[in-house]
Amino acid sequence: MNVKIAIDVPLFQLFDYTWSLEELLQHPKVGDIVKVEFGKKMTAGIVIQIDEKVTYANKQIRNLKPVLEISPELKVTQQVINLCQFSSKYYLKPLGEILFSSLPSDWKKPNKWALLQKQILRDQEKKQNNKNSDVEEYSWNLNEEQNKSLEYLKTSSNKKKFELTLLKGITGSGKTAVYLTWLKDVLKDETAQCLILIPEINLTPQLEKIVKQVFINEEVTVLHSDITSAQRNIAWWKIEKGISRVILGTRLSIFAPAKKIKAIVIDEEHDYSYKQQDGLRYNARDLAIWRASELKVPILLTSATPSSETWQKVLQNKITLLTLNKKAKDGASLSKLSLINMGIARKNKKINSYGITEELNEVITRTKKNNKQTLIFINRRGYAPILHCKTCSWKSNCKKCSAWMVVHKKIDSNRKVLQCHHCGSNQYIPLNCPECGNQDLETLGMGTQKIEESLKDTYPEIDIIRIDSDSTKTKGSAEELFKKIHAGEPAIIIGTQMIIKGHDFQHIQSIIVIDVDKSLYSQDFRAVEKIFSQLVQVAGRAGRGQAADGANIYIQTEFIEHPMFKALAEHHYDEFITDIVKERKEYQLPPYSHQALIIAESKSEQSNNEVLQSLKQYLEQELSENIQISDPTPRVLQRLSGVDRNQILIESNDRIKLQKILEKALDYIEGIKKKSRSIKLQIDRDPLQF
DNA sequence: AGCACGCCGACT
DNA sequence: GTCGGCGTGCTC
Repeated sequence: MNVKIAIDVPLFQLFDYTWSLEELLQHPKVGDIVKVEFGKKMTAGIVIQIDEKVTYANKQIRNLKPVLEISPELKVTQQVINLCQFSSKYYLKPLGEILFSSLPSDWKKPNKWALLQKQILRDQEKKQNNKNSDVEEYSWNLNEEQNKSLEYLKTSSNKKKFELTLLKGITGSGKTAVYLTWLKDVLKDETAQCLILIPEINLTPQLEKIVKQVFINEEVTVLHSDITSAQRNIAWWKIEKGISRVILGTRLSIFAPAKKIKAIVIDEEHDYSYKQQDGLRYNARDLAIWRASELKVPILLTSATPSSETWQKVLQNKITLLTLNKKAKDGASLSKLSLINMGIARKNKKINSYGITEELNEVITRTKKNNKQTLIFINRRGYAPILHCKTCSWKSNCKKCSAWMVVHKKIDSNRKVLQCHHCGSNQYIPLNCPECGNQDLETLGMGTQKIEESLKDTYPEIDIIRIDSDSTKTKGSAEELFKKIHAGEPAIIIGTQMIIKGHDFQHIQSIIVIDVDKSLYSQDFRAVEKIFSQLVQVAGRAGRGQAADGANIYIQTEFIEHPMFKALAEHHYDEFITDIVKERKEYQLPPYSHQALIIAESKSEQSNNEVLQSLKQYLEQELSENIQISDPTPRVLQRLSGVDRNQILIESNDRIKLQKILEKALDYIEGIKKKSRSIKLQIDRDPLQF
């Protein structure tokens, strides 16, 4: 008998093997994980087809001998194979690569299979030993609004068919309570499983805690990049066997081998971390929608600020919209926005050398007098974005990347270093200008560390807590800092976007935002949508607890007339995102056009452009009306770690036409790959980063 | 991708 | 003489 096997290689083909019944003692099944001799090495393969016919017409037919052995416990489920097959076609990546990236890495190594069995056995023993749990079951008293949404969702899941629903509600409106209560209802069916996708779980340990409390009698599986390989192995096994019925995880969980999924939730659906930015560049939200429609089960998206993609579907009535308008807790109210006009402040010389206006200082002082906390949101870590020579205007550029090296203050000393945020290279700050030798080097702009320094000078008596990826690098340090904030002593908290996910702060009265302006008029057409969502989330971080008044939010800007501020101030999120969607239609941008990038990477910008230009010409031979192909352009970050990156953008308002032209492009790319290995070409479908 | 083969340059 | 650099070809 012959079988076709998928193997983890970047080749768009399956491999023929013969299946010897005498040696393997069982019939092949699609999804079997088998040990194969491939080239000179032993590796794992997955049975995809069971055929009589062999398509491999090479002279070395003698290689088609049985070298198979079935893996102990696991199979890849048909559902996952279907999902990977779809992904393979849509994202134009080999099936084998996708299948294996969906599996825990140990399944790729046949010599680890014995270990897997041991891990599973050990875990089962452990379970029997500690059944005691002093955790209490958690449930909510839902308000009227929440109950209405819940009732809708229940009827949706009872219909047992695909339905796309958006639960829209501001932070604190109790979206989590609604969907977890719903899933609890779904799991009344004793074989049912459910899948909850979240952006980044390591930042939201409290969600994990709540989910475990809500599903107190269930084995909740938590999947994210920080679990050990043993945990991952066991998790996969438990999901496949149906032992675990609740799966909470990051984007990779969309490939979980659950066979009985009856509902899917995508929490914070607008979050960009659902899109993988390298390798297999899939979007877990989009794949989740596909999987739900295949399975004919309901899928719920949640967000306070839905993405334009999702909102377009709402406007087209493809999504049922459920809205939570009230804050779930009594007394909690919405935040109030004040804009600080930087133009006027500058004219009146009311800005200090750190770029902080007098008005903001008054806010901080006032908040402190009220015994409350101030949060300063600035999306820039380090001390200052650039070092600059006043004499010759030299700037601290990275030698390997087309980016500035960022000034950082070292933790222990006050010595400053230059650091590239893209390639990680590091050096001590030069004492003299490397170009002209003068000593008048200055830092330009603001980072979290510089603000921290400035505020320490101005407010020596207040605690200043800085939260960015530098201050939270060591294990447990983030918890430590968050604990300090929750203790509620008056303090100033400085944070990057790290702080906007997950945590609720009860004692924050004032929120200050610096540095929004670069997002308002950015090259990136999604920048406004993104900053809007961040600002709404930042505002939602506070005023969520018992505080009678919502927090006040103060934004420093040169552009007080920008419509985004009006939408924020009046809490007209729907209108704002509707306007964005309209604008996208007018300019034929996503979601009205479908995009794909073809990215070329090599040591030479020129050869990148030559290859891309020839690809473009090749594709233009049969160009139909609705397709646009751009000329080669540099990527936004053109050089990264010494590699030049250029791209062409292919766009169409017709998905099918785009698919066809991408398949043509792929043929051409495969041809180039055979000829030259010095240029790496890849396709990024539905790109979020340019 | 990952591995082997193979052809050139700079070392004990 | 040989160790090792990476260009090229192949994987059922």
